[in-house]
Amino acid sequence: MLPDLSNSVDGAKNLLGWELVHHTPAGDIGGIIIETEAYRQDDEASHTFRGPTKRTMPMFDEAGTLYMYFIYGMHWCLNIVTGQEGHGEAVLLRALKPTHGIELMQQYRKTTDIKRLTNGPGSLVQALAIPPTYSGQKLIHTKLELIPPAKPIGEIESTKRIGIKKATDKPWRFTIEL
DNA sequence: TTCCCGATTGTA
DNA sequence: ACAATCGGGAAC
Repeated sequence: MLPDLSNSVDGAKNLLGWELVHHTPAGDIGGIIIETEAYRQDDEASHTFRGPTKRTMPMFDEAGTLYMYFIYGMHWCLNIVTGQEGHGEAVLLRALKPTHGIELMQQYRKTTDIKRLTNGPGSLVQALAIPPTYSGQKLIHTKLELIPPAKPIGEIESTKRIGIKKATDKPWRFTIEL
């Protein structure tokens, strides 16, 4: 089961409250999605703004595909592709609230501080041990699983996106309190 | 082929 | 507040 991923802005909101779980040989690791950002093709801040490249090809694939990219020479970030095939758009997962496999996260993140396990896009990828080889694959074909919210989520806050220099006026960062 | 910089994080 | 660190993309 997947949330509505018909476009990136709605998808970014709809993904909040869903639980992302990675089923690994060492155990299940996961958490509830509490922060996302939307990127569209007609958006200067998006990797797809100037058309497809070898790296960004997965973003043009169908909704439910995964897109991972390497940033600042050391971090991997995970996106869930949205929209029709041929449209380059996706949702960046920025933070989770840990629910499963906290001991494994502490090991992979090399910290016991719960607040710092999955508090950024690079951190959550490291905590869940999500391999870059997932990029380009369909989420349902990987060991990742999305579980619908158990109870209704609270109010969604909409703010400016983090760490970008272009299209900074777009309020496409979405967060919830749990 | 070269150069520049980024959808960040950890440490001081 | 700031250094660490390197692949991709655009330009030459």
